[in-house]
Amino acid sequence: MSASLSQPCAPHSDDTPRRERRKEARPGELLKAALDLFVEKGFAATRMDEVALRAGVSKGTVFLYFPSKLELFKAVVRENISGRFQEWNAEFERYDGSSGELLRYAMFSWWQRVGATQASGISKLMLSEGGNFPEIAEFFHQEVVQPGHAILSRVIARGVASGEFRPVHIDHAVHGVVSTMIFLALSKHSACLCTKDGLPLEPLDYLAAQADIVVRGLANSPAPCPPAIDRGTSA
Amino acid sequence: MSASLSQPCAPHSDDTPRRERRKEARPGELLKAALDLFVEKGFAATRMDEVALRAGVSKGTVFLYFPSKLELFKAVVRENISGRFQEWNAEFERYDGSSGELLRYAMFSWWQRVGATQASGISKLMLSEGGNFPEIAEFFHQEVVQPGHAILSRVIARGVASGEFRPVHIDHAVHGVVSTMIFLALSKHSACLCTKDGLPLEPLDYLAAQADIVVRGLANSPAPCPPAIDRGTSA
DNA sequence: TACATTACTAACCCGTCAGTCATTAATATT
DNA sequence: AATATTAATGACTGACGGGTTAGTAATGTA
Repeated sequence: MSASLSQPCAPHSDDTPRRERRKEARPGELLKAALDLFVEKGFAATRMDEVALRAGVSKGTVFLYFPSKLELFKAVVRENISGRFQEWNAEFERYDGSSGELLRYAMFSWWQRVGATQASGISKLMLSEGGNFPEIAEFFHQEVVQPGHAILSRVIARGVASGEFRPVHIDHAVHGVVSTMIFLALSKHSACLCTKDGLPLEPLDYLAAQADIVVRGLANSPAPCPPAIDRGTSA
Repeated sequence: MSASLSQPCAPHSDDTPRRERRKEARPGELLKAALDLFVEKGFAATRMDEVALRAGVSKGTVFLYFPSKLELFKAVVRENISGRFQEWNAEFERYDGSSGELLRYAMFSWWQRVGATQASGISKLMLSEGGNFPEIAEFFHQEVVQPGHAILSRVIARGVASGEFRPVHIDHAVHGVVSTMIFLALSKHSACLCTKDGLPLEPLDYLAAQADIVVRGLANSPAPCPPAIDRGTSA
């Protein structure tokens, strides 16, 4: 309280103002910073301090625009994933090639619009941390997983209906496709899944190889070898 | 120091002793407790306090047997995964059926020995948290990922060599198989990957469907539809 | 029974981090 | 210019959790 402490620390010697009022720009900048950090470090390991720093703002300001870390995360998901599902779905609906082609196209277009972007990091984050944050998991399942599954189900069902695909269990086939996507998304964001040389696998090559396998595997043609194997617990 | 404080807190009114000396049993009990918790909550979210509690011991005791949380984790991995690779590999080496059958068998036996056990939880943990703990990631890659990849590579290469499989890119094919395993492991341990009904998918059914798709997809038979698709960025 | 050893405990230290709030400064209004 | 409004700040709090350690009790050994 004494006068000798009246000058705390170099009050404003810089040329850039330390305090800008930009109510409109803040949310977007905060969401971008948060997306980067969530993808980079995960939910739990991302500190609000750092989000603020990267957005060029103090921590208090983050809480001015988003009431909690959890709500910030939800906003990031809405901004980057949920909001972009509709156009994707509509596009598939009016596709008129074979279902095999459509499935390939779906996989590659998923890569373009989701896999190759930071959105894939969000998916990885949910897989890994969903268990520790039930509220987020629930949110993500409703907002992302269910709609995504529905879109792919329609693609597979289309092929089965036309006789181009075997009458497989739709959900299993969807999961087969999804597993490739998940794997690719994970390989982008985790060091454990690179090739044995230590390099990340080449996404488009990998995707092409998998699409090939899946489309051939679903095709309505005679099986090359019977699926007879003892699946019991006797072994 | 006064005599009135000489009785700290109900010294020993219980019938079970609060202090047991069981030097031999502790490590195993601690490893079991740690495995459970790491699988359940991940590495970062698992508290040493809780590991101790679940092993019926105080926190200090954990640090008596394992110098740090990280070393505790490594011990868990060695106990549950690394140590069991050899016999698995040897078994595949002396398999003498077709490569398609061998691949099916490999997938199911992976499920029996790894996927269905808690070891799958460790894999999930590594995928999710490896990025935040580089030392663990490095360890896991050397101890688990590389040996596992090597084993599957041999299976695929066997099929290609015999002409039973197409001359596919070995690593890609291996990753195709691995993606199914990863997906199954993840679906067991994360709420995000269940079927649209909210139930976890039936592992053996799913595995059978995927093995079917992969073996058919790798088979050396004419392609049902040409893999011609524009993979460029023109769209 | 006396003494030495050591497995084990409980309280503690210290750094971290989500969330709060009194204060401050950039605008808007008069 | 004086005043009111509010965007922005950053020091603060309380809870949490990894790791430490002084001390305690169980087990020898004489």
